[in-house]
Amino acid sequence: MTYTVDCDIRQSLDRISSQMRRDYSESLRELNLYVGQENLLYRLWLGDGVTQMQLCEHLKCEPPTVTNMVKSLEQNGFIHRKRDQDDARVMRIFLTDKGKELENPVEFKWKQQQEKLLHSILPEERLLLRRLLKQMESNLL
Amino acid sequence: MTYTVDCDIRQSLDRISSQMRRDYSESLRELNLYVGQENLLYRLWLGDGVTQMQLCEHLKCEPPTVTNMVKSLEQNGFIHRKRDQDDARVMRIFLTDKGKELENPVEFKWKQQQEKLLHSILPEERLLLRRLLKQMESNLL
DNA sequence: GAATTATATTTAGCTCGCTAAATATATCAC
DNA sequence: GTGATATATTTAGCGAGCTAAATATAATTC
Repeated sequence: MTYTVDCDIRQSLDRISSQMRRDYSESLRELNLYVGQENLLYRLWLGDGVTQMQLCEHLKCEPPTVTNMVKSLEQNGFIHRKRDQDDARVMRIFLTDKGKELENPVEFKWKQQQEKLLHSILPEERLLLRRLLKQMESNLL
Repeated sequence: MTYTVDCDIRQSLDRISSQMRRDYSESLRELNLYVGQENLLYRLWLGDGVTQMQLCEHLKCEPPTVTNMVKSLEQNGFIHRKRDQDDARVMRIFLTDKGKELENPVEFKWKQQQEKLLHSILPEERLLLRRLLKQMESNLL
């Protein structure tokens, strides 16, 4: 039985993604963060006070996942939650000073990992790669 | 604060990979398989009787992960385990008839998902994409 | 305004990967 | 051959995502 060449693309993506997760996980532990939490914080660095539903939307994950991330980040003192005054169903999420301080170190680690990932890939290839990935993303919707 | 363009590439990869997992998971449930198990079976379709360490190597995962996958696949009757005659430490993994029968349906689902993922991406772009992904894979090692 | 429906979040429990430590067997040094 | 070391697998327990069901509040309908 022969598997098509294209099959490699799916498996390659899988391997890259899990290897990145492993690397990144180790690196973020130094900042007392778990993988994924930095993406939630990133949304808050753009502007905090957002609801959990907005975080779901941004992170493209399910509400229970956000609940758990928020709980963990709150326990570690990076964020705090406040019930909305007008609608008691929604929680609004705010950065603490400790959370704000993570912005630069996280950005540094991001750049570090990107550089590792894209090492020896030329700028024009990176552009093309971005386009193809965007295309694949929209194919999956 | 501005994040570099390249950052999109990492995040894009992440989103694609997790979206694929979600799609694929649903699709494999119809065959009574969990995501990841099909990769183990694929190795066995190439030739069974391999050890768990060889599966680790092939799947690029840790021994406990293989233990769990093997346990689950055995409980569902897709494989069976046999202790090696010469070295009592190693377990050799064999396909059952039920496991062999999955080869074609899984290949079908693979092709289906690849086609969805790569839809509207031209053959020459696919080739380039493969090359770039391989490059990124080796960058991470 | 009471009952239904809709929305935001949480809880419970699952898969699947991981690490650290345990176990069981082989191999090597002497 | 006994003790130390190496290898293959398993166990225990954690993180991070998921779904299904529960809860709590708002909005709508009559």
